[in-house]
Amino acid sequence: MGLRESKKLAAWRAIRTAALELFEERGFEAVSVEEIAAAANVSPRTFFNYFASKEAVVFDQDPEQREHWRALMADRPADEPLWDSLTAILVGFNQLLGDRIPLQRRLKDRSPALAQSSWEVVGEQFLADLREWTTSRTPEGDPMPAALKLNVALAAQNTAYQTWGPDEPFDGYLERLKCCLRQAGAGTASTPSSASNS
Amino acid sequence: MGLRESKKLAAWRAIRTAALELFEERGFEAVSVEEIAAAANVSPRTFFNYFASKEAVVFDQDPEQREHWRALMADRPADEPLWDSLTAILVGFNQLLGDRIPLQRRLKDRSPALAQSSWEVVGEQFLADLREWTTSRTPEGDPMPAALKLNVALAAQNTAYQTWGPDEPFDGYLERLKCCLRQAGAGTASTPSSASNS
DNA sequence: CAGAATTTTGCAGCGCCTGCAAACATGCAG
DNA sequence: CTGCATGTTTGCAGGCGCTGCAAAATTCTG
Repeated sequence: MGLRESKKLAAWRAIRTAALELFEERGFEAVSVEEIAAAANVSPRTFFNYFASKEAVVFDQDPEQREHWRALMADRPADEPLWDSLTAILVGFNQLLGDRIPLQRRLKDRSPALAQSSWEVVGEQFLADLREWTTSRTPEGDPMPAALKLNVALAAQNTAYQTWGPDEPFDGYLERLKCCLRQAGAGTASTPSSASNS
Repeated sequence: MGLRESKKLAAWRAIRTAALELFEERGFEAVSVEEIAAAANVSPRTFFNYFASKEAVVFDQDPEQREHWRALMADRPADEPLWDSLTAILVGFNQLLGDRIPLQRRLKDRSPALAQSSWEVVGEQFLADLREWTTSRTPEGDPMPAALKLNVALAAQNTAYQTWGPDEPFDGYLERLKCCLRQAGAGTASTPSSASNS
């Protein structure tokens, strides 16, 4: 792998774990980038070589995880209905994140700044990849139906996330997610939708 | 109305129109709060008495408009299916905003900072009111189905917004919005959903 | 081990945003 | 009109997020 790359990954993780510990301890707003950098033994300037913003350190995913969710996407059979694929990918992704979701939720609940902070639920890179994957599945015609399904699936995820009490176990969230996806997908059924073809 | 209130509204509007003109002319990032304040004949400090952030000046709605969309909500008959109500409210709201949506879109397209900036499509106050209205329509049991419908409706709106080319006329956006709402609502039908109980 | 490529760091600085207290404007009662 | 209470604007001082830049330190290549 090379010393350079491994050091880089190590630094990334050092910064993130340091930051998350501090955030959990004192809240997002009460911790400055300077402190995070100090706790991770890097210069404040270096923090921004790794994360585009203070928020990003909460939402960005470990670079190694990217391979995992790309596999999730790649593994969907080409003839599977789009909605089923999206469901499988989202559930898989949320399982992949696991205990990071509750942590993130705890931080969000305590920090107005974080709560308002775009990032639908988790991951900016994941979302970009998912959008790309989705459009790659829409060979011809207007992309609206596919984009709609994607956004509806994300809406289901949001709903699960929002209605999930912070006390409930993580499994409860996953259950809820599946439930929301099922309900939201009722009409978006696998059929090409008799009225949608050009 | 009182001198005080009218002056306040006037200041609000002066700031906003000054800001939007400058933004449109030179882009969101290239205009500082200081300049906006100067153009509106207020002190920079006063800007923040009216808007919580530089972004807010793009997304906040005129206080008077609030009455209008509250009327939209109040006007929905109590026995109307939730989805139909949501559709009517969202379409009405988007009509209400009218040409402000294209403007906002233009700014977003030019400014990465704005694009990332949470605010699903438009309005923070509107979203809060709509959420409240929606939960007020969910008397008993878990609020998940209602919340889901709301989020799905917003997803439809997002889709219309995203897939709407900036060149297309505004009416094209409205058409698209209705179309997305119809498609997304296919399964969310008015029935209480036979499979929803635990 | 020398030189190329890359990463870290310090520095200087802009701009957003906030709390605070003094000036200022408005509404109201006498 | 006058004086007081209430609400609004302003200046000041300052923290903090974030950026560009160029020097120092580190890793890679031959």
